[in-house]
Amino acid sequence: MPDAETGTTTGATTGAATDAERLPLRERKKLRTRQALIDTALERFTEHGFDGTTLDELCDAVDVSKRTFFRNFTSKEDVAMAPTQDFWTAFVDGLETRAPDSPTLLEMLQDTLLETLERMPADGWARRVLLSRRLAEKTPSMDAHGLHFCDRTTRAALAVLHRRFDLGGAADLRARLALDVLIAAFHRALDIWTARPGTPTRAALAADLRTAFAAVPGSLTLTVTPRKAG
Amino acid sequence: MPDAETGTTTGATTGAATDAERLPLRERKKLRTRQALIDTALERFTEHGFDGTTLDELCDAVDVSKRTFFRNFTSKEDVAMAPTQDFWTAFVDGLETRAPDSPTLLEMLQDTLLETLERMPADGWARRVLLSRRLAEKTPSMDAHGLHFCDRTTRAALAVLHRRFDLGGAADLRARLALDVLIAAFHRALDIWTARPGTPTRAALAADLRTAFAAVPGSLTLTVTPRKAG
DNA sequence: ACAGTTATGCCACTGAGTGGCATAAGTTCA
DNA sequence: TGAACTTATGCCACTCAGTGGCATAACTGT
Repeated sequence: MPDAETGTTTGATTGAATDAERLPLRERKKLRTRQALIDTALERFTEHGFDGTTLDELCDAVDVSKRTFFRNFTSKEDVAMAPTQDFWTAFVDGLETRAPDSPTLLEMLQDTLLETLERMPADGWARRVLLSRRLAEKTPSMDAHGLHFCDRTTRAALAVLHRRFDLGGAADLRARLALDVLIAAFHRALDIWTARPGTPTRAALAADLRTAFAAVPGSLTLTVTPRKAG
Repeated sequence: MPDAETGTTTGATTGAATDAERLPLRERKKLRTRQALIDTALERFTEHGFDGTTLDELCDAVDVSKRTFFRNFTSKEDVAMAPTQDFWTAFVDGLETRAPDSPTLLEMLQDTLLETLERMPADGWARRVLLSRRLAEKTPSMDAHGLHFCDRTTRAALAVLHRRFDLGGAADLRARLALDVLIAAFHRALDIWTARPGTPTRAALAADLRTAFAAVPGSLTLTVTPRKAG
C-alpha cells in the first residue's frame, strides 16, 4: 500500500487545518484506504491508461475487495475525479459561511473560489488534480463524470445562495447564470493550468483563475470581424 | 417496427428541407433503423426507466441485433441523447455559413442558435427532445453524456469561429467564454421549457431562450444582500 | 446475372457494477 | 478483560454494457 498520509479527503469542513487527526480508528482506516485507492488509481491510470486498468488490478494493488471499492466510490470514473470533487464540495462549504462582502454576487463567488483554493491541502493536492485533469482530457467517460458532478454541485451552491441571500427569487436566472459563468471561467483556468509544464502549484492555478475571471466581462462585448477583410 | 418517417437524423446540412429523400436505398434503411431505435428507446426508457430497460429488450423490439445498435450509437446513453446532439451538430453547421451581421459575438451566437432551432424538424423533434431531457434529469449517466457531448461541440464551434473570424487569437479566452455563456443560457432555457406542462413547441423554447439570453448581462452585476437584514 | 461492397447477425468474451450473507474488526459498557 | 453490539469488509454469483471476429445476406453497379 502506498503512502497515504497525504491530504484531507472529505471536503475540508469549517474546522481547522488537519481534520483527519482526532477521528476514531475505524474512520481513519477508511480514510486511509480511500486515499490509497485514489493515489493508486491516478498512478496506474496515468501509466496504463484508464481503460487499460481493470478494477480488479487496482483493488489487488491496494489489497481491497472490489466490493469495498464500490462502498467508497460510485464508479471507476469517480475515484479518478475525487480530487476535483473534494474541491467543489469545499467550495459549497465556503459559500455556507461567507459574508456578503463583495458588491456583486459574481465577485463574491470568485473570491470564495480563490479562498477555497488556498484552503486545499498544500502537499499533494495540486499534483493529484493535475493527473486527474490530464486523464480526463484523454478519457471521455471521466470528463463526462466530472462535468456532471460539477453540475450537481452548482445546484447545491445555488440552493445555499438562495437560502442565505436575497436574490430575486428562484425563477430569476441571474444567480444561476453567475454560477455558470464562474464555473466556465474555472474550467478555462484549469485547461490552461493543466497544459503548463513543470510542477503544478496552487499559486499558479490562482493566477490562471484571475486571468480567466478578468476575461469574463469582455466575453459579452467581444466584437467579430471576418478574417481577411480588415 | 414503429413509424420512422419522422425527422432528419443526421444534423441538417446546408441543404433544403427534407434531405433523407433522394438517398440510396441502403442509406435510407440505415436512417430508418436509426430513427426507430431512437423512438423506441425514448418510449421504453420513459415507460420503464433507463436502467429498467436492457439493450437486448430494445434491440428485440426494433428487431435488430445488439451489434447493429452499436454501429449506430456509441452507448446506451447516446441513443437517448440523439435529438439534442442533432441540434448541436446543426448549430455548428450554422456557424459555418453565418455572416457576422451582429455587433457582438455573443449576439451572433444567440441569433445562430435561434435560427438553428427554427430549422429543426417541426413534427416530432420538440417532443423527442422533451422526453430526452426529462429522462436525463432522472438519469445521471445520461446527463453526464449530454454534458460531455456539449463540451466537445463547444470546442468544434470554437475552432470554426477562430478559423472564420478574427478573435484575439487562440489564447484569448473571451470567445470560448462567450460560447460557455451561450450554452449556460441554453441549458437554463431548456430546464424551464422541460418543466412546462402541455405539448412542447419550438416556439415556446425560443421564447424561453430569449428570456435566458436577456438575463445574461444582469448575472454579472447582480448584487447580494443577506436575507433578513433588508 | 455477376462481382464488389457493406451492413447485419451470431457467438463468445471482457469487465463494470450489484445483492446477499457470513465474518472480522472496531466500539461500548459492565 | 470480556461480552454484546455495531459496522466495514470479503467472497460469490449474477446481470448487463460493450467489443471483436467471421460468415452471410442485402444493396450496388455493370
